[in-house]
Amino acid sequence: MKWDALSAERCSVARTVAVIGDRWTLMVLRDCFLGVRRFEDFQARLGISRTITAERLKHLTDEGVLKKVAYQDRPPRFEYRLTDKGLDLYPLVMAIVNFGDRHYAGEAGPPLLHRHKACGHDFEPVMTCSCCQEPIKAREVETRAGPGSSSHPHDSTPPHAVESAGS
Amino acid sequence: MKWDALSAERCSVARTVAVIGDRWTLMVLRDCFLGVRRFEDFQARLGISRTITAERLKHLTDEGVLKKVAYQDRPPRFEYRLTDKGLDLYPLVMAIVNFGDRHYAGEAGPPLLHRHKACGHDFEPVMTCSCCQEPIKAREVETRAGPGSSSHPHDSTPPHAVESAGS
DNA sequence: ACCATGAGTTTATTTTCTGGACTAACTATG
DNA sequence: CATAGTTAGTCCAGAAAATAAACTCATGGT
Repeated sequence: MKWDALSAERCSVARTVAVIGDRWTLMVLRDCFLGVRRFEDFQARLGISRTITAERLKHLTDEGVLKKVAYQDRPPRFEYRLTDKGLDLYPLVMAIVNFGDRHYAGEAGPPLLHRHKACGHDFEPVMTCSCCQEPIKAREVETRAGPGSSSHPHDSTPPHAVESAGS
Repeated sequence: MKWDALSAERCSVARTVAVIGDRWTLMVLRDCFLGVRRFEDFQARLGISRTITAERLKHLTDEGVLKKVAYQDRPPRFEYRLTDKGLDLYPLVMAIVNFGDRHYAGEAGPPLLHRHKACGHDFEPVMTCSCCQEPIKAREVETRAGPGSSSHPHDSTPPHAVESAGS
């Protein structure tokens, strides 16, 4: 299967992964949320070849996650900024950060702390239910086919349930 | 830069991305949370070559995200199950699903619905503050160096703030 | 004139992925 | 007993994609 075959699937994971499912794209997004905006800065911080930096920025721009904004005219120079769609990736990026903090932080603790301005405290992101506001655990969720499910009669029927790991 | 150079970085994103930052790994995880457990099932659902299916499952197992559990002895057969560490990826997977549902669902709506057993309703995941329980927006967060920050005096200083997209 | 900066392209090499065949250890069927 | 089927892989050669390093282009400074 190819890259773009993914975006043709009905699955929301597949479609999202077709956009952000790549090491460098995810690293670029991390930097975006840290305030990095210019090509040379991404380039320097990522430590990868310019080709890839350029390609990933272009891809994210084409997908409407980033937009180019001119910050000078002569010579024309642009910076990359998150669009509203891009800002919607914040929970995803924070979920990645949080997993890393939990499982890969050294004894010293996490490399970055996040302060919630509204309440003034450092926090961890907690995924909660939009309906009852309680934290959600994987086994408390039942998944079933939704309205956008059918159309082609092949693949992607959810096999049965989640119930995983009896450790 | 190479795959494994990433896991050597101090950044939590980099370390997590070194484990899950790959299209197929993410698709494998999606299936895990949908209850898929056997090699042949992953293989059939993903539609990729067996080599890669095998390699990704092995990688996730090595990383402690999945574990092999025997479900019969003669011949010995195993299934792949999420470990506790693997279950910690649920918010990440749901964040991906949610982004896809928001931005790539057709007019019909999302392909899958998720019901929170505790409250009995379909929900969307909402990222909230572990401290004040309020939903978190990217611009309401201030990031600064944490305890696990220093050690090598190069890269990864958070540039300044988040404040992105003035749309 | 010469060097520096910012934002990329071009080219050649390296790595990864595919598709198919093959192995292995059994079980079921005729 | 011979043959076919199931499950979980491995091996290999060619095709496709990712990557590093060098180069381009426009302009500004001295």
